[in-house]
Amino acid sequence: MHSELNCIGRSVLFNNMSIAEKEKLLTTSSHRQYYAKGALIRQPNDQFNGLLIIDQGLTKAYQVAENGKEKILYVLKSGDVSGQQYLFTKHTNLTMYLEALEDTWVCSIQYNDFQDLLRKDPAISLALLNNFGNMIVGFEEQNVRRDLLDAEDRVMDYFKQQCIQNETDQFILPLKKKELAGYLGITPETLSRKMKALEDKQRIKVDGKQITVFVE
DNA sequence: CCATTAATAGGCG
DNA sequence: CGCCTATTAATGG
Repeated sequence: MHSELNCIGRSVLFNNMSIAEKEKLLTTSSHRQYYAKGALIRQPNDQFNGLLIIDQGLTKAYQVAENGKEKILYVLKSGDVSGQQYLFTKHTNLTMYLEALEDTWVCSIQYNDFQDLLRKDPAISLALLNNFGNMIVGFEEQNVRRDLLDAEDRVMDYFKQQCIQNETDQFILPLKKKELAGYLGITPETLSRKMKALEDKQRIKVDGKQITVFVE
């Protein structure tokens, strides 16, 4: 099922590399670390500062404020990469957590190795740039959603986005509704009501955590 | 089972 | 719409 080449090949960062190049990566990366659902994959001051690839599973990235509240930054799925931020900053004490939403396997690459790779391989640098670009676009979309749309449109927009990502008209909510509400910048109560409203309008169908979106 | 947490419902500013 | 509170549902040990 899992080959080590597969593991890093799954990521958009590396899927254009030659076999030989991937094999070079393999010598310096750790493979298929297992994390049970609910386990913390990364936490502040854990000394893991490498690049991380979700091989299989689902992960939430969040930060914790002084008042103890969690803010979801994004959800990482199979093939997604995390930790590039640290390429550009020495602030290793960003209070970010990565937590497995389901049983998850991750691969990682130490930074020194990755930086070596960047110097040697322009294609990787380009892929990294694109990856950053996509992340920025994602954050922008999220900001627009939060600042310009009302609550109901925010919810609907998020659902549509999920469908586009999954390339189907239905998906499973990766987060608790409480968490999703925080992510969208609304209260859980409002989310609950808006989802019901959207269901009444026949724009979505809700079955537990499974959401079906009806396209116009 | 029970206890805790999550989700929904209703009221109010 | 958010905040507060009450009730119900879901979760996990």
